[in-house]
Amino acid sequence: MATQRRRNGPGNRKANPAEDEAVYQAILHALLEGKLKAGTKLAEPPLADIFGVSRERIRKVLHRLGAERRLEMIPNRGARVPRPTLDDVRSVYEAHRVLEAGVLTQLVRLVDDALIEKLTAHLAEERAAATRGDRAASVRLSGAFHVHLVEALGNAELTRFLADLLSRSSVMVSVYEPATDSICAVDEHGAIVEALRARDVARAIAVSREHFLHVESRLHLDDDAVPASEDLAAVFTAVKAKRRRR
Amino acid sequence: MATQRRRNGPGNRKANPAEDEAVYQAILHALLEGKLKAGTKLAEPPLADIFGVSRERIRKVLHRLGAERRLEMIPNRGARVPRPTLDDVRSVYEAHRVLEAGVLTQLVRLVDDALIEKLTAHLAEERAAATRGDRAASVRLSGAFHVHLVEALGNAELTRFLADLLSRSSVMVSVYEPATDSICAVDEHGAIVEALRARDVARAIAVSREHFLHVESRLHLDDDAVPASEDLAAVFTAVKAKRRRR
DNA sequence: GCCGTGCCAAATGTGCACATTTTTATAAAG
DNA sequence: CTTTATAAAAATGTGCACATTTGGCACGGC
Repeated sequence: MATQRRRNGPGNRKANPAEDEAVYQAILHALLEGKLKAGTKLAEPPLADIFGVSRERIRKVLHRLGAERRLEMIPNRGARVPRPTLDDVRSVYEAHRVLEAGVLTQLVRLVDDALIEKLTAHLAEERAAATRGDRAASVRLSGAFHVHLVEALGNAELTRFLADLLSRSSVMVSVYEPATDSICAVDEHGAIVEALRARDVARAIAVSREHFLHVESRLHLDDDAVPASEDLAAVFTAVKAKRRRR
Repeated sequence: MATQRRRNGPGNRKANPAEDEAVYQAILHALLEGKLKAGTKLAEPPLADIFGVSRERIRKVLHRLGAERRLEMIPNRGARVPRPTLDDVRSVYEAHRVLEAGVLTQLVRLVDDALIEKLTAHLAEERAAATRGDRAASVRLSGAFHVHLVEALGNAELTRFLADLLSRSSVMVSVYEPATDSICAVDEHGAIVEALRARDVARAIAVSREHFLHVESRLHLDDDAVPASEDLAAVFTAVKAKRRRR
């Protein structure tokens, strides 16, 4: 049977912003979940076929993702999943490290029992995931810890910047495998909370810094691999199915 | 005489990425220079007429600026220059303050004579501009100081984030007038350099923090004003002329 | 006098038909 | 067999013709 899906018949000019959003979210999630490997070419015609929408719609979404620097757009040559260099990855981790130093500096000024309690609860979750060996949850919760820290400041700009950094590093997981076992990270996170409770800025920053350097040191290049996803249809049907299941 | 410029005749299908970039830069510069006031509607047909390009080209640029959050895009209602709330402005300044705390923390680790010398030279420039009463130069150099600080780290992600924050706050100048006289800022900048030279993290951060709180406290709402630029053609011909003059 | 209703002009959104460019396949030459 | 040149095929870029939606304005009723 043909892999072709329902396609909009000619003359379908109805405005449908939800459809844009659906395609955007689908591709974005595929990127964030690492389904789309670095270097993969995202051509317009096959994507239009897969999602059953016009090529212009795909085109618009691709360019939007390009403007957000989530895809690499090359004139006349289309969109590709970016293949970050090792320096790029270090740059993202370093940025996160520097940002968190600032966050912690500000956070010790307004830390209260409620925040400590919330963070402690999160640590329990992390430990639970680690002890039951749920690696996917561990990675997710490990990132969420830092999100909680910055969200405690209640600053939309900072929160967005961190989300941006995390989304970028998640793409990099497919190329540079970071910290396969993040069990140790739980203790380091705990040490940060402990320093916060004691209002000890210097220690909080020092622990955080060590934490990131620890993660960075585990980065390694598995160069030859770079598989560059082949079957786009399979990738996106999986993503769409997962999203529909919720 | 008609205000209409040369318009692309029918059948002009030549690929011209430079034209996209020219329109993008023109609108971006108009935004950054504060020529486009908050709340101004940017409709596609008049812009196409002004720049002498097709409406699709304008459309693409507008959506790109929207994806970068420099313009506010409302479905079916076009693009507007965003009208930030006072909280938005505070959020940007606070983000800058938190970021700089992190930058300074990292910077004391790798500060050397060359850096101190460079910053000192910059301070001299700032003072010169202040003493000769060049307000435009003072504002520009005042922002440049913080750019120099973050650039000293050599991290592309952090540099980009700061540039983003500064570009956003420059738009806000048209609504919330910050620090009409930034002369005092020079001394505060000098104090930061002094703390850096002494490798005193705590003092550097404290001075930086006071500096930002100082600027923030001067923000005030001149609500009724909001003129919302009327004559788009005049705005952009001025921008284009200035850019051509260089 | 003021608010709701229905038209009309203007602006935005979208598919489509090409032009242009890139990539791939094929063939010929060294 | 490798390399280069050429042509065909595929993919991207762009203007255009509409459809749809929004905003303004006059008209009429309360």
